[in-house]
Amino acid sequence: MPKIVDPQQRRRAVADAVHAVVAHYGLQAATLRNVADEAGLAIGSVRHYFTDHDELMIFAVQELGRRVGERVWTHAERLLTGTSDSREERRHRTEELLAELLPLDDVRRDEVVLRHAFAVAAQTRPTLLTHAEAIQQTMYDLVHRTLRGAQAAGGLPADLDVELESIRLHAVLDGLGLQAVLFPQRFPPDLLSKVVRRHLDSLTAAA
Amino acid sequence: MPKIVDPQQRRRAVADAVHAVVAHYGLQAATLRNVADEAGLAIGSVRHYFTDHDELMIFAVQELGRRVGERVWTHAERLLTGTSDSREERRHRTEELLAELLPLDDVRRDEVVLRHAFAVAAQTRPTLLTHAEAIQQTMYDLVHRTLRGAQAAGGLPADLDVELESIRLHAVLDGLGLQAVLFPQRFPPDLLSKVVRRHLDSLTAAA
DNA sequence: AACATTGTGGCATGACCGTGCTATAAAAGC
DNA sequence: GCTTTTATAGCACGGTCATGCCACAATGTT
Repeated sequence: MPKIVDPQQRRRAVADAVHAVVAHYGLQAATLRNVADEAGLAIGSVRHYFTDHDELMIFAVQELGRRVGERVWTHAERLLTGTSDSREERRHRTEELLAELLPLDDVRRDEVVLRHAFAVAAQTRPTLLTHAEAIQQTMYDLVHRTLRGAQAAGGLPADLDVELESIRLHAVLDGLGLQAVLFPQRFPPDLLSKVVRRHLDSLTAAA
Repeated sequence: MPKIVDPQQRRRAVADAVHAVVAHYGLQAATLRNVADEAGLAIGSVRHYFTDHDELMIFAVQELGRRVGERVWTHAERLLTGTSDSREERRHRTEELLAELLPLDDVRRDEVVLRHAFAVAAQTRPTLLTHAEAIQQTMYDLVHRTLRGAQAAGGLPADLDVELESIRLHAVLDGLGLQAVLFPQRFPPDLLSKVVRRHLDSLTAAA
């Protein structure tokens, strides 16, 4: 039954399958056969929407970036536009926003796993590098805008080097995520939140 | 010409080849053929020292951990045993010690790449998990002992939660390393050092 | 000198991979 | 109704992989 299919939707469904396979079995398992099985399609069907395996991988990375960005920016807008909130309210929303980048539930855990899998792969695969870079840029931008907004709202010292602090906070979130997906039992969600709160505290205190 | 070979040395030489291949071309390129070529041996020779591919990979991870640990602990002893140094001297040595975990030159860059490559692989390969965990533990221990020592020497506030701060600093170093190997041009060595100095400053200041 | 051990090299096999190519069927356009 | 397009499905090929198995050479042992 062809022709009742939205090609874009199909491509995204296949990207879903790629994400599932990579998150569960690793990037090396993201073969056309495994992806097709995961998507409930035949190899030929998958190949109808992607010219070759490389394009499939690139699209999967782009799609990952799109989803992370989408979810994160909707959260971000709520924080960055609301200007008449109390300090406690802002602080709480800031924590929630940054928590979007941590593996605090299954959805975010898979995203962290995928981010790191693609980031490592991009180191030796030029075709992926640009798109992996875009995801990191999205993360940095989120952190940067968050800190910039907090500074503008008076929640952070005026002489704080926001660019440097954004790099540092981004590193904390990324490094924490990597540890947490490797050793979930040693880094439970509340510990991750605690580390982030501690970091934010140190920012508000120091100059 | 057999029998004039030290098996342990040979195994380490092969592990060297694995490291070189993984650092340059990624983990998926660490096939017996590529590794044998890199080591200047025939496949059969490599197989004489490793029963199968899995054992080769496990040994390569162990060897990576051994080397990182070795280099790092020799640095660490110099810092942790010297007790009669000035505060500036201690601070400088602390920065140097933590810098061992950052990709500040080619040797350390390769180590960071390898750490992340194996860490990501371990997420979906149970046989590697234990050994990847050991490397992370080594890193954490180093950071922990460093902070503990600094606290004992009066360089850090006495009420500082050293365990929590070790996790946070470890995350900074790990996340920073990942960014730096992905985008070397955007994270030059002096920027990495600057971030670490900033982090240490914030530790000495805040309670 | 005879034998066992260790190191080196390679052949053959079965599995899996991406991909070129073809076949068939359902929908769309005429 | 006929052709064209789109979707699905699969076969077959060449390539690469780890690995089982064997051949052979150099050393050590007796």
